[in-house]
Amino acid sequence: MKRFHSSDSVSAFISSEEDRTQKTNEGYSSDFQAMLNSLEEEDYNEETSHVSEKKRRLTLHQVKALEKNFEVDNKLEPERKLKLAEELCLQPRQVAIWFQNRRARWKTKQLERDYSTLKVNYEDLRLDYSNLEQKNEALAQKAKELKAKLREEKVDCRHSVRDECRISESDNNASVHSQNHDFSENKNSSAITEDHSNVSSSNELQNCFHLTDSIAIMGNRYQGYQPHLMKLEEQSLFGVEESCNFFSVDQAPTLHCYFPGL
DNA sequence: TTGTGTTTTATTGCCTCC
DNA sequence: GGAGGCAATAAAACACAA
Repeated sequence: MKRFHSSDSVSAFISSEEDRTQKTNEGYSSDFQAMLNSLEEEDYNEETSHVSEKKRRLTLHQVKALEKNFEVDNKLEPERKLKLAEELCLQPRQVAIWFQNRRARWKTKQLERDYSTLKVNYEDLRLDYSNLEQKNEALAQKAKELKAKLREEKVDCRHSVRDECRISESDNNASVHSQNHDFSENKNSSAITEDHSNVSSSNELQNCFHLTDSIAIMGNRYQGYQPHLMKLEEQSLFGVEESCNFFSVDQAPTLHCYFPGL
């Protein structure tokens, strides 16, 4: 038996059959007769039972009223359901089903909205993280350079001390008082030089640590890093090697050197 | 006009609550 | 145990490109 899915196709079929019978003066085709039978059957069923009632779209007015009620509250109490059904000339069950389907649609949309929000947040965080990684790499490079510079300066200082000692030994004829005086002066000057180089390098390191501390504060949301655990005063405990490792990109920063129990 | 994808209305089965 | 909610699904209605 042929099925008719919409009223449009039914009416189109009826008019074509009417045309055909008028032109040919013949009786209805078997298809058309089947359709009439099925429509009669449907009418009979509608009268006898509401279950097989044909699916009908709600009018614009009905939908608007239902939407308005849904905005007020998306759950439907029995009294409101009966009232709405009466107002809109619908079965209470239809109103309940409409609310149920509307809640499902709302939930789907909400999930889509949540997904979009999360996606945007994720992209922002990824960008932040990438920037921090770049800064971290730059700082690690700077720390390495400072470490190399510090080593060079230490080696220079040792050489200059040895040279001064040789000069003092070759000057044996000079008076003991004078020898002692010169030696102490040389010693002091080399010590001052070494101290000075240390001060300048440690100042740079200090600035470096200060910068990285700020970045660590920004970055702690990624790694749960607690900047308050690391005071600036304590940074002098770092060896140069340790400071380089601390900012290494490949190696995650740890606080084991301070808190072995961690 | 027709095929196809989307939306809307309705059903079914399961679960929870009172 | 009945009422109501929800997820999954069916099926009708609709939109639209070819």
